[in-house]
Amino acid sequence: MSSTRPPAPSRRADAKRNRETILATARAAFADGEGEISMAEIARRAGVGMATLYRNFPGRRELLEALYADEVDAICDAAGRLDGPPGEALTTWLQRFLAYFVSKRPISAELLQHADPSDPVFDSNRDRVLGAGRSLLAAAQQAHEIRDDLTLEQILDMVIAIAKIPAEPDYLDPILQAALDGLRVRPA
Amino acid sequence: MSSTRPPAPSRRADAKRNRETILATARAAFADGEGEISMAEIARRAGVGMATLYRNFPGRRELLEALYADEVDAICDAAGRLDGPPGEALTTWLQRFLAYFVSKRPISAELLQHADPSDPVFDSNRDRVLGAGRSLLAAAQQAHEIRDDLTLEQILDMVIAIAKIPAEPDYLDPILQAALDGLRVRPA
DNA sequence: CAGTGAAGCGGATAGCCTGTTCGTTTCACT
DNA sequence: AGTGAAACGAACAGGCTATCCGCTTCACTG
Repeated sequence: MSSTRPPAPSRRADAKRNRETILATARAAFADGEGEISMAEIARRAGVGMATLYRNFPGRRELLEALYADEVDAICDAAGRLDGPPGEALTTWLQRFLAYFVSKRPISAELLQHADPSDPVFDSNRDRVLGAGRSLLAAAQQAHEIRDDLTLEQILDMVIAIAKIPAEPDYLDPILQAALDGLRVRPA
Repeated sequence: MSSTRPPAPSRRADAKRNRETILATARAAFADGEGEISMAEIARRAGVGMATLYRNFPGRRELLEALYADEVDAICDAAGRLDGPPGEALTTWLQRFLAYFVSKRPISAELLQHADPSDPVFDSNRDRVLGAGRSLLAAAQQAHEIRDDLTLEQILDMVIAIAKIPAEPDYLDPILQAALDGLRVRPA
């Protein structure tokens, strides 16, 4: 159903171990750190050389994508497990999306910093999320609960934009609430 | 009325000339360039040394703020020249704000990238815009046209967040429209 | 179980960047 | 003209991303 990630290609055992070490180290570094983590710093903390780091992840972006992939799985899964009126299903999903996003902001914000939609950049995570939300929006629009002058891309970009605001959830929640209210069809 | 910028301190004539050259060069570089302009590059193009650049602007942020100051003036002025129902005055102002912002996005986006409200960072431009919008929001809320569970800071952060989405105005406008609709009081 | 080729490794390195230091030049004023 | 301070540019320190290259280690084969 949801676009699944490709299985890991077979590698030598030590290479696989190194990859895991790097991922674990990076996750820890981003989690408790300031978010000012450089590639060199990750290699240093993981006890591997720069080459090993860059062989596993061609660039910083790819590493961040890999770190975020689990959360994306969770978001995609959540899209299928929502019931109630289609309009509320959508807004609930978007609220959950924001919560996931904010909980990993050091990674996710940087990851989507330069996600220019016009670029043919291969951002698999974005595609997966879009695929998961597509039917939710379609249902809500067909039920005339959500305005139909916005695409899913636009709605998601709006929520992402709000999620990137560097503030506490208490500050963000009213903003999201207002924005989501704006998605509903205007009562004539 | 609006918080005015402090007058330029008196300097030697050559220093003043250099400052203007730097500002003009930077403005041109950001305008036609990719937005990937480094401090060193600006110094190179302006034909001045690094020290001169950094003596005039202690850091990259300060240079960007100076570049943006004129637009901020225009936005603040616009806030005083709006009539009509207070709710519409506010939304019109916010729309204009987004337009200004987008027209200078390479500068403005980076400028507000790390504008963490919790930081006691001296961001004079932000303060000036907040000052200009304050009465607009107060009037709209007192007229019960705009919901009162959001502060001006939150509303502006929302609009700024939308403005930072790297897309054409045609893509952004419906998003802003929805978000602004969400600011109105919900008809019971 | 020893031999071997390739996959994988880490450190050194190139080329950016921001921001600072320092010896020299140039202005403004007497 | 003379002089002191303000302003100058170039060189430098330290950090970053990403690549290169000679050495090591794994996994497979006879």
